[in-house]
Amino acid sequence: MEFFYVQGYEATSVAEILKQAGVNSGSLYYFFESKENLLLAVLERYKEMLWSAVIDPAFQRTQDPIERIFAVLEGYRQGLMFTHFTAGCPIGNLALELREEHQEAREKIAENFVGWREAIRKCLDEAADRLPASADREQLAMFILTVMEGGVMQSRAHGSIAPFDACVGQLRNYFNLLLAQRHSTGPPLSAGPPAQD
Amino acid sequence: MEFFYVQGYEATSVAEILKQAGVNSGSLYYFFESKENLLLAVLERYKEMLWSAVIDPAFQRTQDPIERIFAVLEGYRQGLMFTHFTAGCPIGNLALELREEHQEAREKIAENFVGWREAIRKCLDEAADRLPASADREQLAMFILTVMEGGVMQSRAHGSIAPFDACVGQLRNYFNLLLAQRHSTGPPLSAGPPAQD
DNA sequence: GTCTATATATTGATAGAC
DNA sequence: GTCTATCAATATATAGAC
Repeated sequence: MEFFYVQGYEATSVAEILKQAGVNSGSLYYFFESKENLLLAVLERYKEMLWSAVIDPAFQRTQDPIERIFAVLEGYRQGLMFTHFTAGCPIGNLALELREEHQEAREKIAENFVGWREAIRKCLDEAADRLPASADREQLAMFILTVMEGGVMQSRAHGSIAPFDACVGQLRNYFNLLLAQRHSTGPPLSAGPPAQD
Repeated sequence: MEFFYVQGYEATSVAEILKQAGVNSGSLYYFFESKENLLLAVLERYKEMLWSAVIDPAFQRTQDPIERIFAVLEGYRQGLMFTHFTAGCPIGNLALELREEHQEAREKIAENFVGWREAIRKCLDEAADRLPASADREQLAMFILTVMEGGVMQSRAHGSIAPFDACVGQLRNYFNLLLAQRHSTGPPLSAGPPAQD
């Protein structure tokens, strides 16, 4: 789990895993058919750990549903800071590394994302009466995951927390506008692009 | 370039590259010191190709600076559709695959991101008078890159264009709110989180 | 500049004793 | 269930003829 997170799947050799675990190859292959099979188990474990490791710690820090979303993002910020911008999101890393040839792994990655989004959507649903009636909370949850993953990518690429903070800041601004829009007396805004010149 | 894009760096062997190029290893190593050196050349090439391959085609389709931003995003949408959600952004892929051990590559990746953001920022600067005075256009450009990369990741992970469209739709909504805010007569919105209960 | 041939190390995985 | 020993394939890279 650690190696796949820090080095990636392809860049991690079975030999490294064995050495770190202090076991021999016979033991590993007694439990796992292959390296890819081990990856599937790791991804399954991430699914199981989502609430205990990611969601619950954030939700405990705050009660307000909207602030809980930003508390989850703050968790990823802590991870970036702690690892000096080397870590990020293990699922996002694998999502971009693994392609068609690892079909099962990609399915489990998608399931991880779905779980994350569902947690965020619970928050949005709780705050539904503060959001504009037109807000698509499913899409909004997708957007939040996207901003997190993209922000983490930029912070890792630049070795700085600034990109992540910039992205979360813009997301915060978006939410402030959405929450204000709810109480606005003006007409709803058009959702499409303006007419071309 | 193609292999690193489609398969990733670690998953691509030098032997594959040689076969596809129709040359032998002596030729490759005559020009490039190592596989990593070839990667650096590829990343340099991406920097050179940014405007001709990504920005200019989008800018030609439309004149309005804001719409030009969404035209760039539309280009990535086309890429996703054309490759059946397998491709995405070659820089983003490498950004998450390569870690500390490829320091030079990571610098070139960051340079690629900077170039992309500068193109977007040019658009935002052109549209400065339509945006709120308080809008940080540098951060906004970072946000747009982040949404693109995150949206591409989600669409690849789910094998569907829906996530990308959802993210771009939310970004569009954000812009509509920003553009409307510019003309609003109300007080500026607070940028920070609301007080905790 | 490109070729062939090859070096050396490491890859994921297996067999079979214990 | 864990061990040792080892497989066959592949990895990146090099040497030296042409």
